[in-house]
Amino acid sequence: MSKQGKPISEAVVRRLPVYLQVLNDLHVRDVQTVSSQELGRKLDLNPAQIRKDLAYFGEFGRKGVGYDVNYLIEKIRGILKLDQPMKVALAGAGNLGHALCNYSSYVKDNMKITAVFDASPAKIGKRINRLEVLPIELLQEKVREDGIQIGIITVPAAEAQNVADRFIEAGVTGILNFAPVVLKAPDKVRIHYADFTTQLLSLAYYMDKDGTDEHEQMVD
Amino acid sequence: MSKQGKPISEAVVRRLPVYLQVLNDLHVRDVQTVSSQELGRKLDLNPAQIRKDLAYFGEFGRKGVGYDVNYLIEKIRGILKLDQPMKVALAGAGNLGHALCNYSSYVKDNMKITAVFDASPAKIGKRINRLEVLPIELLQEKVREDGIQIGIITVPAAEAQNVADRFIEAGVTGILNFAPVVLKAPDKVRIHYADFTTQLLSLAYYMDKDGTDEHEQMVD
DNA sequence: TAGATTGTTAATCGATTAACAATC
DNA sequence: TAGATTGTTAATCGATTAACAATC
Repeated sequence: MSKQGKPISEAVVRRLPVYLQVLNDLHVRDVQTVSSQELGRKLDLNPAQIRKDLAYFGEFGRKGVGYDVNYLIEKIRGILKLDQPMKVALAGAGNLGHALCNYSSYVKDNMKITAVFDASPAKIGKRINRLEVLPIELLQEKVREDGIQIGIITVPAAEAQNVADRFIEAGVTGILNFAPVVLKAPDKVRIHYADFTTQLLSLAYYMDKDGTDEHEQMVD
Repeated sequence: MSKQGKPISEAVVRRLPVYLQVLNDLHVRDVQTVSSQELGRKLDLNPAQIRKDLAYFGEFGRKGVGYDVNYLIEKIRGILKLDQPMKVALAGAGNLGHALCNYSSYVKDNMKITAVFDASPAKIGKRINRLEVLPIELLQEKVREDGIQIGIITVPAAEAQNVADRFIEAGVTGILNFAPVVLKAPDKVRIHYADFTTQLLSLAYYMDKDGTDEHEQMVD
């Protein structure tokens, strides 16, 4: 919700983590203050859009000066609720699952993967980062027990809906889905799609292969 | 470009691979024909939008009947240029890089990872799926030699821009970037972002933690 | 024929950008 | 003060949805 009580558009929320990326980088480089113009350059975004996005949540800048980097980081972290710890579970201990588990930078964002599940007997009992891989049948029980809020799905496409149903039944309100399928879920559960094949295939559209223009006509 | 010669919006192109996902599933289940209404249900999209999206490229349906599943698959594959082989290189042989290399379903989409690069001496020379990991210094040479069109970046954030510059110098026209940074690139190079932390952090915005409504006021 | 569903135009809705008064 | 930059309103642009004639 914005300060005027209007709901915030998805486009705005999607941009906030990217703002945070750039601001964190400025912070590391000890930059104190940044203008919307400078941010726009770094983000490849219109400065007016950045000002408007931020203004939904409050007045974070100083006219004639710009935005205080650290203050803005704290504000955006607050908006995204990254100042509160959040529990995450992962289903699918394959290559991708491993990659996500080992990704450490969640920590500063208060995100913690506290459970990993898999269906394959070969994987159950193995450890990923001190975390024992549990059988998928225990998912609902464990998610309820731990109060897990977000489920990450890295199982094969054919099992994704089943796993999603388990997560939803156990009460998660957010799902990050890496499987190349559209999931069915009640409105109260938010689903973000992170399947990279979709990204890769749409990239293909913009390539002009070997330089041949497919609209070019042969002339003789 | 649409049949009227107008450029196609990014939103439309992003949806096409998802259409393909659902259509492939229908094909596997031997469904011959599907209506925009049925597709809309499966995709969680407005049927009018699906009809409009497809109509940019031609008249693929039959009034009163719907769309022939196989025919539509072929058409969309053609639009996305998946009927022509496309060469892909990957930089960053970490966990995520491994996961992407092992992902086999590119094959049917004519996508082939033909080179893998890494900066770490410990990884150079190792093999991933019969593919030898090459030193990052050889990137430009190899990409030119093989005529690689797309670069996938799975290196740490700090090195992502450098790797992108190498890819661009070597002539790729598409980059799929998994590093959590905004890349600078000339307009002719298309960049798609696949960083999942962004997706995860924006998901946090929609969670209401432990059920407490942050707008609720204490009353005594 | 009657029913269904497309392709397309018009209407609506939403998001981005420009412009500028307020003010640091 | 003069210069810079915000926050916000108005203008523009683009994308989604509704409606319906055409037609299988």
